[in-house]
Amino acid sequence: MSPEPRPSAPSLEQARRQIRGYGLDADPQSVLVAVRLMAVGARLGQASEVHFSRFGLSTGRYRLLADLEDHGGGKSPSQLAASLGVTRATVTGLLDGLEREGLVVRGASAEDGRGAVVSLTDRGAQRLKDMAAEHFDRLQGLVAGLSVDEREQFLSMLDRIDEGISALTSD
Amino acid sequence: MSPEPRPSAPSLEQARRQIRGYGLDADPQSVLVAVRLMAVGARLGQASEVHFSRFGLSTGRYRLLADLEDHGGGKSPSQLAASLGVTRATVTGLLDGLEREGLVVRGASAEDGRGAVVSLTDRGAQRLKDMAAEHFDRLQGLVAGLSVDEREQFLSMLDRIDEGISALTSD
DNA sequence: CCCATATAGTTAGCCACCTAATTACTGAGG
DNA sequence: CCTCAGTAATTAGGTGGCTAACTATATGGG
Repeated sequence: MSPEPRPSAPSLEQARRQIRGYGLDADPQSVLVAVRLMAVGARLGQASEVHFSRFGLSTGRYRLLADLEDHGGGKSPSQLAASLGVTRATVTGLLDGLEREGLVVRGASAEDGRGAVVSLTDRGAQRLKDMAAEHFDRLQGLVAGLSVDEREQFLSMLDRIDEGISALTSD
Repeated sequence: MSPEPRPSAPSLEQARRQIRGYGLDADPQSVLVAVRLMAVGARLGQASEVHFSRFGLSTGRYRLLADLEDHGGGKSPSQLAASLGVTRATVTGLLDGLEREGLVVRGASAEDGRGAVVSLTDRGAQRLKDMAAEHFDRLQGLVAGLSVDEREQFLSMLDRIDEGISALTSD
């Protein structure tokens, strides 16, 4: 069963009501933007899983494969964790799945007895190639509602919001 | 162990290289916007979990509590699933946790022998009240890098991207 | 040379999301 | 009536995140 269609977007009125209800003086517009962003982000994440599942992948597995290909050679699980922004434990899990599917191989490191080297298999490279056209096409569709200028602005705002994320996690 | 600091943001150059590598003619800027949005969305989701965990909640559990309070009375799990945009199975899991913590109670429905009615307990309402000031403050911090006008624009663009999400899931 | 500490990778266990299957009840047609 | 399709909620099992703890190897100081 799929998630229910689309939850009605939160309104400015709702935000105002909540803030007033607690006797606070927060800016309803700011709160609304934050809440909508989180909602859209969550929906996008789920849509992304649907998208990648067409190719027998998940978002995490795709990102790992793409990172490997972009890097152009073998990479250690630690390096992968760093460039994907996830923990090493998560990389272990992703690799387990990818190796089971034969998209990736784990080898021992030559220099470090503790280390491993992960490489794309031919099958893995082929998989990326097979999905490329449709993948990029759909990505373009995602932002097709924005003009070229708007996309430029959007990128800039996104960067500033990225910095603002620390407001949620600081202390 | 935390996820590694911050993966370097994908660049326009990277997008161009990938597209060229597959011999496609996609617009690198569009692809970049889509990829960055997904990356920021994912980071925001993780930050949100950190934020809510301060109050002994998760994003999902908070949204459920807030929805109940906003609704002003009891609500069935099905209604909750619809307004949160998740499956009923997910609601069952969230309720299990919330009920264990005493923030919510499940009662039998008067009209429908199959149905349940979920209500906020005093403890649940108090929890929301306790966290309100800090919560809204941090939400404001998230979008503090944007001017009032930019926030207005951002909301509009976000809506259009929300519509574009179907490009990922259609068919 | 050896031990202490640090690092690489994995494992185990938690949470939220999903799908699919199960159980219990409703309500409409024969 | 009574059966049978539909709906409410839960359960079971999978995945990807996380943290914490464990194993194995590296490395630097006495």
